[in-house]
Amino acid sequence: MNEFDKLKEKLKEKGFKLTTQRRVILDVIMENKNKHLSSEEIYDLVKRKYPEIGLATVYRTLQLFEELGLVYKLNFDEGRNRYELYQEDAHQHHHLICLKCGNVIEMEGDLLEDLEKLIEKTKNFEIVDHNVKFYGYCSNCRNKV
Amino acid sequence: MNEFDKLKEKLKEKGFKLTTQRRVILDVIMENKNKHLSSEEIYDLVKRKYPEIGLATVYRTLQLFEELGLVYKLNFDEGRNRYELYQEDAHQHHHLICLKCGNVIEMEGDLLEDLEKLIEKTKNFEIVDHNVKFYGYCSNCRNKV
DNA sequence: TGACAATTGAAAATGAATATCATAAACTAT
DNA sequence: ATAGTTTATGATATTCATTTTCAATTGTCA
Ligand SMILES: [Zn+2]
Ligand SMILES: [Zn+2]
Ligand SMILES: [Zn+2]
Ligand SMILES: [Zn+2]
Repeated sequence: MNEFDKLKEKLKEKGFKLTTQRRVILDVIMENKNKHLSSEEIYDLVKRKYPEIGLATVYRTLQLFEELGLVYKLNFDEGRNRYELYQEDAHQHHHLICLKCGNVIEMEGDLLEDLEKLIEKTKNFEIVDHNVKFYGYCSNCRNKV
Repeated sequence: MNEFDKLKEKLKEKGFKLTTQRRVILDVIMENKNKHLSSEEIYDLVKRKYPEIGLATVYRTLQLFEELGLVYKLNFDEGRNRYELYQEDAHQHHHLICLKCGNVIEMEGDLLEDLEKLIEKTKNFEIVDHNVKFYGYCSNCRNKV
């Protein structure tokens, strides 16, 4: 099943409608799988394909997509949200944020199983998700003086 | 060395001044070591001791304290920042956020050494800090129907 | 003490995100 | 396809945390 069928199905399931705007927004997010686009950036890209769209619609749709589990909301401490496509296979990755150039690098793999098990046990806390960011200096910036 | 000496020293080091406002703000943060206060909450508490203080001063000071490494900025996805005292010994803790009641529980211990080593090696990324949040259901909420 | 730079408080400004509301578009059952 | 119902949209106004501005104040140090 492709992303659009997933969208259609999830919308129907909850009584939401499949609109052109929602289709185009998903389209843009899918075309930028490896990026971490902000709401404004998505708005700008969507406007190229659908110039009549309003900014509020983009915000509303991203929020809806997050609730539907289609996208993942990211926060890199910039005072704005970013989004990436939720991919079952590739979702388990962490973000490495360079303090010098600001680049965001992905570290694939989850590697938190042991820690999560320990937390569930010692805190009796049922973990359903996590958010992990590492701050430091990327290979590029390390090599410069 | 206590926190105030640390403040004094770090300020002097960078040519900043030791003001009453800064002293009172640090005071409030120290009196709430285990809490995760927002800027507004800190403002309200500070006003009790120093009613003339302005909100902007609190914001400016918290930003300064973060730069000086005296406090740690936290983000629990509420659209506002929170702060906690930076404690050398106790800083290595993660936050468990309950999706039902919103409570934030601390999980002491770092337990990311292996993962960080792996990242430094495979990505040639020098890690200086990290930010880890776990979302789920706290023991209280698990036991309710 | 006096000079000078840093700091402050009040108010205005910013900017991301949300709410409002009249119009438009999608779905449903005929 | 059509009418009827409901959700969605776009433009705009609004909210709210945070930042900026700027004149007046305060801390530091010789
Ligand atoms: Zn870099
Ligand atoms: Zn990513
Ligand atoms: Zn709870
Ligand atoms: Zn904490």
